[in-house]
Amino acid sequence: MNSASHHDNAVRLIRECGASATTARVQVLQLLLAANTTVSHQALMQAATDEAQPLDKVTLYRVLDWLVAQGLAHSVTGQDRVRRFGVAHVHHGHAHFECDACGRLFCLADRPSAQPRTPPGFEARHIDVTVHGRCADCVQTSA
Amino acid sequence: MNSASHHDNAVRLIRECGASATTARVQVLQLLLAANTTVSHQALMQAATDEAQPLDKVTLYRVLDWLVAQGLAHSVTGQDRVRRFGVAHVHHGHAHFECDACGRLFCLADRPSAQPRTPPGFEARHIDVTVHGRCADCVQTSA
DNA sequence: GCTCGAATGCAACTCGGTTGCATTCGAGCC
DNA sequence: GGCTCGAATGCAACCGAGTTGCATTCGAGC
Repeated sequence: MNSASHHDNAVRLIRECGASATTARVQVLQLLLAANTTVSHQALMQAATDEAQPLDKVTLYRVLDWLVAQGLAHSVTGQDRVRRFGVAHVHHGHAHFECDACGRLFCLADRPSAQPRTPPGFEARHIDVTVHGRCADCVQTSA
Repeated sequence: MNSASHHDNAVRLIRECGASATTARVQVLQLLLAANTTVSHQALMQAATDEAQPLDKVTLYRVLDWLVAQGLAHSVTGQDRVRRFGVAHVHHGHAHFECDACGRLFCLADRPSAQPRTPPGFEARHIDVTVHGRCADCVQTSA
C-alpha cells in the first residue's frame, strides 16, 4: 500500500468516528498505518520531523490518546517503560513479541490458548501473551 | 511466617549469594518476603519509612537491582509504567494477574500453555502471560 | 582496633509523560 | 466569501520514575 492510500485510509477512518480530520490526526494515523510494528512516541516525532511536518510532543500524545480512545490505535508498555503504539484493526486477542534488545513490539498471528485460572473474587477481562526474545534484526546484527 | 523468621530468611538468602548482609539489603528482602503481591518502589520506600528505617531511594533502586541480578527478586513493569518487585522463588514460567484498577500484580499458579509461533528469524527466550482485569479488593470496593 | 573495598546517601540530572493556558484552526452559519 | 465558537494545537512549565557522579560511611577480614 502506498503513501497516498494510507492518507485516504487515515482520513476515512477518522471521519468514521464523527470527528474532524485534522492534519495532526491524519499524519499520525498515516504513520501508524505505514508501520508494520508498534512505534514509540519518539519514533513518531522523528518520522514527523523527517517528513518536514514536525509535531509538538503534546499534540502527539493527545492525538495518540484520542486514537486509542476511538479504538483506532492500541498502546503497549514495554519493559523499558516506553509506550508503543500501533493500529488496532487486528489487536484483539492475539499475542505479541517483544524484542529484549531493541524494545520493539511485533504482533503474532496466533491466538493464545485458554486463559489460566484466576483466584476467587478476581475478575478477568482479557489475557495478554507476550513472547520475549530477540527479533530477526537484532539476531542478525549480533551474529 | 512472622517478621523475625522473614528476617532470618532474608539474611540467609543474601549470605548464600556470598555477599554481605547489609541492613538495607536485609530490610528490602524482608519487606518483599512479607508481601504477598509484587510491590512498587514507592510502596517499599513508604514501608521502610513506616518502620522508622527510612531508605534512600537510590539505595533502594540499587538494592532491588542487586536482588534481581542475584536472582532473589524479579521485576515486572505494569501498564502504569511502574516497576514492581517480588521474591523470585516461584517466578519461573507462571502467569501473572494485573489489576487495571490498582495496578497491583499477582502471581497465578497455572503455567502458560504452548507458546505461539514466532516469525522466522525470531529468537524466543521466554513467554509472559498476563491476565488483565480487577483484583478481588477492587471488585469489592466498587460493588 | 585498623584498612580497604563495597555499600550508602545526597544532589543533580535525564527522560517519558502531563497540565495549564493562550493561540489557531476548521466546520457550520450567515 | 467573511464570521463565530468550540475543538485542536503549541508552548512552557511541571511531575515522577529512574539514573549518574561523587563524597561519606559501613562492615568484614586482618
